[in-house]
Amino acid sequence: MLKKERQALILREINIHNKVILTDLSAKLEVSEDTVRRDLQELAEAGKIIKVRGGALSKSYHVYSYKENEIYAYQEKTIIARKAITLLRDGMLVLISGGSTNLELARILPADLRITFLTNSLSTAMQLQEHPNSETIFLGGLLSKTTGIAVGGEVVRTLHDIKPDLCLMGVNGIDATEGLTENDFEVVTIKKAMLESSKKIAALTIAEKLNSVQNLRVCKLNHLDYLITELDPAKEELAKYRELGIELM
Amino acid sequence: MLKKERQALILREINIHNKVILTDLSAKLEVSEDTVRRDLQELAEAGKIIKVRGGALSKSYHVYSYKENEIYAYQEKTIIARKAITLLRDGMLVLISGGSTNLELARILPADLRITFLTNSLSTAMQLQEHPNSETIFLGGLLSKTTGIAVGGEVVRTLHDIKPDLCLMGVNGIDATEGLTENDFEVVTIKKAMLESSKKIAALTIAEKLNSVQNLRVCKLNHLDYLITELDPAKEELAKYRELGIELM
DNA sequence: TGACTTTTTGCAGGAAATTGCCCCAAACAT
DNA sequence: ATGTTTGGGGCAATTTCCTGCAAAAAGTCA
Repeated sequence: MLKKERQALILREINIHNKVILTDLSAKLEVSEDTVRRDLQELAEAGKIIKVRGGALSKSYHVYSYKENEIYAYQEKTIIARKAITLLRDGMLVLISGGSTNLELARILPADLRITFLTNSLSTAMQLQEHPNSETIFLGGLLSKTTGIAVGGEVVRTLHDIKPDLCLMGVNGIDATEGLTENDFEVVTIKKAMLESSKKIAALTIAEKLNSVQNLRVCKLNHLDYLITELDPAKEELAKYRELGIELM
Repeated sequence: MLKKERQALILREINIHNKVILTDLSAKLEVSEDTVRRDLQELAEAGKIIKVRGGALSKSYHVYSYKENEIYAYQEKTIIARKAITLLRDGMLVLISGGSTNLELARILPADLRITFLTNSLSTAMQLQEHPNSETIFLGGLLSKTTGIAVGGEVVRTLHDIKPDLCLMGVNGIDATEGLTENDFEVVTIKKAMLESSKKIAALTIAEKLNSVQNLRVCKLNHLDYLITELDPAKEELAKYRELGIELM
């Protein structure tokens, strides 16, 4: 048994059961407890699991390839996701774009919420599938290799016939005067269509992206209803966004 | 034994088992461990495998949680997938349904093929995204929680406007007199639409499912062009399928 | 063909990684 | 408080890796 292989098995075990017992693993994998202990240590150092006395815990529940240690600013995004969830009500039709913040939201979604989600992101859809009480509709189309989201006219066309209650939109660049900006033309097209069809728009972004500008504009900020960051809404640096009439969270 | 030949064998081994042990290979190929080590090194430098201490792992090993030992009849499905791949040609438009056999096909797809895939299966789409030279179009719709595929009228409608060169269809039940059968009504609807739109149909199934019948019929077998199993096409138990004019592979 | 170059292979010896074991301290349970 | 379980550091045996080297094999060119 190769070391990497063993560690992969441990990770899988943790992702399925949310926890592992050191002695169980030792028996199952037929290696000494010391070896398992060292494996758990390494995995914990890599941020993939949480080491506890006698075993280890999953950092999260999800089943798919989403590796939280690879997600930049994981902590902040969890805070944002939690705030965004307060906007959700049973029975809503919610449009949700791609991006790691929305993926995190899908992951920590309370089990009792009954939402119908619309998404064009493969990984978000995959994560939403894990939710017991929500339905997911995938907006199909040509999949962009770099982003894993469906793009193109078919997505836009479908959005024309739908009126979601809320759109949870990930953000690339956001600036008080330049508005929401992106660097991929296809993504801009999709986001514009999302904006037009949705009754309410919430922009989700880590504070680091505030006052940053990309090449292509999605919209001016007056289209936004909510701006959700990990910061306290009363913070000074958010003042100019409040002045634009956006509700801060 | 030529060097290239040896490396090809190693690659094949890795693609089948997802891992190789250096010492095993040395014994199997009857060359020194150093030679195998150098081979693995070269393959790793070429980005084809991942070298680890004591052996090597398949690249797709830690791409999302594709668990080969959780797939029933994994070996057989790999054989079927390999046969099905021989039907593919650059530039084709190929409709591919869900199921573990098709997932396996997506996983071992040769890197140089340039195919445009159409699929309504989340996991198949996810795996196809890993392929460097193929495009994937996702047929959007309501996602079925149990199967992870998009179902409903929207998928059927989209299929109406598309004429794929080939449909690779996973099979639930197949029987010479009863035809293709399924146990989920939504899936039947989708599969019927797939059959109608495609120029050629290939049914992929492990031999174990031959002569089994489910509650709902998809079609009679005269709609099929190819039947792909892990068995030698000359085998006796396939005779009655050949008599129906299906090309066996 | 024959001399020469390049590639491939196997081997030796030392370095590095992995593993299991031991002992003792820390954490936990009763 | 006392006994039990778990964790950590050190150590040794084993395995794997790396480097350099030389012989064998394959390729090259006159």
